Amino acid sequence: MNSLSSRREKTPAKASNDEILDIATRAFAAKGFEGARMDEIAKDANVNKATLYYRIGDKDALYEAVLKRIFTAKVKRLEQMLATVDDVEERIRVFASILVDGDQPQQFSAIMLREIAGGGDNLPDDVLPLMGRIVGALRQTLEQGVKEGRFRPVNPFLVHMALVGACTFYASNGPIRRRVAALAPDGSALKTEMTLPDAAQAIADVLLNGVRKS
Amino acid sequence: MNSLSSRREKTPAKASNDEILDIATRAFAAKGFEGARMDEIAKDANVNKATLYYRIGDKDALYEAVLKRIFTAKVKRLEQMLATVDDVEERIRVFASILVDGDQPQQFSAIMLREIAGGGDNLPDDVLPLMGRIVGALRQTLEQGVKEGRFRPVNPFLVHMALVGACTFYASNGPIRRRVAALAPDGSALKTEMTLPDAAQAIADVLLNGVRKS
DNA sequence: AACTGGTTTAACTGTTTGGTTAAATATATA
DNA sequence: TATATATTTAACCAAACAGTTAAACCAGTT
Repeated sequence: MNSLSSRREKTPAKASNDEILDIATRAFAAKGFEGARMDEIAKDANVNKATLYYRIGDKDALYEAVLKRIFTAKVKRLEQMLATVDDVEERIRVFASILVDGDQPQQFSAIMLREIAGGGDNLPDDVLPLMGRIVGALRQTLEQGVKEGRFRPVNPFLVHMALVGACTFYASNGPIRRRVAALAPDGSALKTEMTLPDAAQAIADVLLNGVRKS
Repeated sequence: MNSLSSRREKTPAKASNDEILDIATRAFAAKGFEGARMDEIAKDANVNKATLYYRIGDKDALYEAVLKRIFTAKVKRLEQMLATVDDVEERIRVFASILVDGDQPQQFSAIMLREIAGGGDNLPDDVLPLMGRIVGALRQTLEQGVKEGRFRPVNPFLVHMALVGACTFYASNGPIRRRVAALAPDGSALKTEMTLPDAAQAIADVLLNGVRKS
């Protein structure tokens, strides 16, 4: 709505490297590594394909740049939170909400789900430490809760899988859920549209009930 | 080890249609719809590509056949269980274990995760009712538990997402977990190798604690 | 043995794909 | 302004891909 040329359908002017990564992230999330097309990413970014290669590199390099960026952002938010929120239950709740927030939460979720499904076939080594820090953030919180006598002793990694699995799964399930819902009778829980933050909170609540010492 | 020609690396003799579907399932699970190659599937099945097309059809038809088969099998097992297990808590537990059992549980999980990630882009309409019946199976159990006064009233679909998300996520996370674990210090929970059924039980337990009326 | 209908196959096709090249253009420096 | 350097581009390429074709093959039937 600013200048005339500001925004039509896609990016109108030649995209910056950061905008290229935005567009590539969208493509990889929607279609996966194999399904995403370099030509299409270049076109959407209003950049010649050779420029894309000159600036960023080949498909692997582009994918690596995308993954590093989204995981770094996620880790940063999680660790900032860890430093400011003290209560262990609140930390779990905030952890869940951070998992599904950010610019395009479905994109992070979709990429995560695809990488898990593929056994990390395209996962660059550089993102492994970032994933480790995400796991570590939750583990630390769970251990603290146990030490404070508020959580039952649980396998932290298992809770991690449950929380991350449930949240990312939920974050991306919209389109399929709606198609299934169209076949279901009225009043089905499938037809309830829940916001992502609300769903994350509800999932965190159920899991907290599960780990809380009674 | 039986006859000389029984089994070398892959399928030695020309594969039956059912064996073709086995091989295609493996391919789609490992590489996704876009990543799987018709040439490779035909070769692995020891069948000419034209025969694959003659017998089954194009890539979409093959994918549809694969999805129908694995979802039908899963629904069948779930509904058989529903008819024989009465206790609602036990039903949830068995539900979780059925999610991760069968011939190749990782394959079902991987395909599920990929479809969720892609918004069901390649998901044929015919499998939607099957997914609906999976959701329905758990919903019915949860509602029964509420009616019996044993479960808190919860959004059944949300619990469904948590259970299916956590179990399928866990079922496929092995390769990545091991890579991350290699960077973690000794004694990390990441290094604990848990069998799939055990993990499913643990996840079901945590969720059950979450929905149980105290 | 000759015919018939289903089945398999090697070879092929047209297109899409990731990636490159060499020339053109913009930018900075002297 | 002349020169060097960085960036962009249209055109191109070889490989990979899903899908087809026409001929060969095989099983049964007469």
